[in-house]
Amino acid sequence: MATSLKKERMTAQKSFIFGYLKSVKSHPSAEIVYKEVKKKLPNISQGTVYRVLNNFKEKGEIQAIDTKDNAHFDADISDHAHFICEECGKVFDVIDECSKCGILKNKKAKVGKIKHYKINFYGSCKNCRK
Amino acid sequence: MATSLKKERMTAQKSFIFGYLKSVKSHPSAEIVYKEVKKKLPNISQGTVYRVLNNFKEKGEIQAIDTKDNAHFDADISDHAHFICEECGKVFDVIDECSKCGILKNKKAKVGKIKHYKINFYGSCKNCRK
DNA sequence: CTTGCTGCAAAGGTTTTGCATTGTT
DNA sequence: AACAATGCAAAACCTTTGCAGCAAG
Repeated sequence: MATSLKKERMTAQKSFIFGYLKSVKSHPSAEIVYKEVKKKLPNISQGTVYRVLNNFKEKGEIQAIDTKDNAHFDADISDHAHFICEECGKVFDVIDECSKCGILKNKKAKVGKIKHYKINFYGSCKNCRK
Repeated sequence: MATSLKKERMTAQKSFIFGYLKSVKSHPSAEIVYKEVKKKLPNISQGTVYRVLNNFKEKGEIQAIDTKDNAHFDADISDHAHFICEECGKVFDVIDECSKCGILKNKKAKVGKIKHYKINFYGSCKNCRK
């Protein structure tokens, strides 16, 4: 197993992206992250935003919520579930009461090794139902 | 509310697509559905496959599992969860023990009206871990 | 005959990537 | 000085869509 041995470097791009994600609870898409971080770092590129988000995700420091349209990112990796509005695509936090009962955390699967799980609820958000 | 009043028509495309999905437990992507159905209906187009899959999904007769890479489709809409291999992208069925406890089914959200929910487990499938 | 559905092909949107350059360590 | 990370732009990918012709009811 050739685990990557390369040393990571700290850059302004990484720290602004992570800082922005930590500061919001809106589960922004990569495009939103790009637009927001660009306000502070006008030269940042979309490619960098995608690369950095994927790296943080691989390290488990942020999580992605995959929707029909695109991926949304969340720097909160504590136990909680998400509500995805099928009309506007927005993502909201909801309490994951199911983690309390421990069933999901201790789940074993015959098909492979479970690393983590996600619970998504779908419907129409308050704003979309007028 | 202008609910659609148009009469749906039955076509070979729809019935082959639905029949194929019902016959497999492999959670194929739209591309796979296209390739498989094309064996029986050589003139079918990708656009039709995507349209038909989306229509079945909207009617709730099939469900989509959204992954990082693409959507996978499942004609089994009974209570069960999925395991998504983060290496090869394949989707497998797993038992959703959590539905038994009723917590998720009766979940209410302040952020909107819940219509349904999905539980996804992530990790490496047996085949990818050699 | 009406009009929903399809095939085709083009377009749309998101995400990835190659490469020269920049900037951390 | 090494080489990881970035910016830029093109490309890759998945999915949607406009439109003319086809076909189910």
